[in-house]
Amino acid sequence: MPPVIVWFRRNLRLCDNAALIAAADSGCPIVPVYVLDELDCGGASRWWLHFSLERLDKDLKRRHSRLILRRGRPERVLAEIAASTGAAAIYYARRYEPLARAQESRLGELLGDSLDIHPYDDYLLRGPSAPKTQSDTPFKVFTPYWKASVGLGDPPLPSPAPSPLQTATDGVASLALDELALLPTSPDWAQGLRDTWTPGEDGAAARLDVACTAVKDYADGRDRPDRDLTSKLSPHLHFGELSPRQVWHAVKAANLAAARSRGAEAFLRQLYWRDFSHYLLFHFPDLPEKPLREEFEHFPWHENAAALEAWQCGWTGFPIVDAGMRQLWATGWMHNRVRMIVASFLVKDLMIPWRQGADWFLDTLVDADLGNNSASWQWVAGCGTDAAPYFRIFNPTLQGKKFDPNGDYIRRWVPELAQLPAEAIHEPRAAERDLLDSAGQRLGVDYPEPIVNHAAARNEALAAYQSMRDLLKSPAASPGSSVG
DNA sequence: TGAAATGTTGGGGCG
DNA sequence: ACGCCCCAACATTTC
Repeated sequence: MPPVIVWFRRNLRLCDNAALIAAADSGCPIVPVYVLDELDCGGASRWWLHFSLERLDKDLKRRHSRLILRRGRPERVLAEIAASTGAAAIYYARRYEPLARAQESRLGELLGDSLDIHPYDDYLLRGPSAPKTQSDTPFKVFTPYWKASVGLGDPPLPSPAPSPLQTATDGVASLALDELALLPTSPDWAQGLRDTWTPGEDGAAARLDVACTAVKDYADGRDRPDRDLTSKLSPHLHFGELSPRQVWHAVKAANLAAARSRGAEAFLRQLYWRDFSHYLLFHFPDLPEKPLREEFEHFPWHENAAALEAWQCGWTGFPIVDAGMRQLWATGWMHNRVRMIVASFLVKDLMIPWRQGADWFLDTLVDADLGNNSASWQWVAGCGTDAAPYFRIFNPTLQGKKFDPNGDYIRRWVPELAQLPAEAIHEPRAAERDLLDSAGQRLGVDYPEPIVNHAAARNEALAAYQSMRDLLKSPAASPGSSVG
């Protein structure tokens, strides 16, 4: 019986894996393959990918198989493996990034005549096609999208890993994991990542258990970076070490077992934000590059390399911003509330183009994800279809006081401010000099002065927004609006 | 899934 | 007792 190829992509798991299960159900022996391509994979993501692949390979070895690792253009690599193994079919899970979709269509062109190709929508609660509005157009606003999605009922229950797993990997060439060169070497900046995360299907399952116990406090606590109530499932979901269906049903079950709370609903709504982001990316492939609101093509952004670097390094003089950016650098992750604060600061206080922030996030986040990242940055920048209005400008000091009231999150990530009391820590410059002295703190030396005056920056951003709108109204500038 | 400016109200001090 | 003012607290509007 000829083997079939299971092309692993963003579904690095054995449980509830539609492509793997269908391949096993075919009755043919399986060749499990991962092909490293260079699609939108930043440094932190590559670190994660290394260990996720290692884990998947171990799990396959426990089932007397292994993961075939290759590198190159997937359609060519898969064609070569199909030829050398005599495979009759390829099973894989779709991705929704433009370049990944192009990859899939090239695969179809190259092999569609000689092999059976079985793609699965397995990355989201729903496929990216449904739901649609009554006029059969994609939703552009989250809430009606969410209501229509919830109206479709619960997603399917997860399925267990195929057992036994019949595979055929003898004699199939594979690279060693180290040959993929996914880990940082000089310097090795990954210590904080190693301390924080356990990539792989087992780690994902453990994290899901923890998240379920925290769900009851999620509605009220998820905005508090000083607490640990968010699930931290994002990188596991990104690499498909568990499916959103597994998360959905585990959270629902936990909510039934405990006293019912608003927490589960708030949590599951967030899971649908993930679906919505990929749905938007699928229907609007320009999402990573272009503002969905065209008028923002004319926004007067400021190029400012020094300010961008201060932001990246966590050296802006706004404690909550610096804490977030340092948490990101150290651990490859940042609390969601703080992501909104630092993003608002970059886009509105510094008026730096949102794509420069998006690029930094893609390189430094372990959960870097083109759909989520693009949709979220456009949301913050005010140029998405369902975005926060541009004039909704966060005051980083007030946000800090509101969501990190005791300053514990700041103390954790900005140690030079750790001695300051809660009243002073969000605004070190306003602290009395003797308070700073007794904390061993020299403003402008140990910790920077604020790189902008927030009140002035806010007014400048509002004026820039107004100028963009005026430009659109004036006849001289309007020809662009009639283009395509 | 804001913040600041502006408007309104009502209690209390005071002449 | 009464009106006036102050201002905190809350509500509304605007950016």
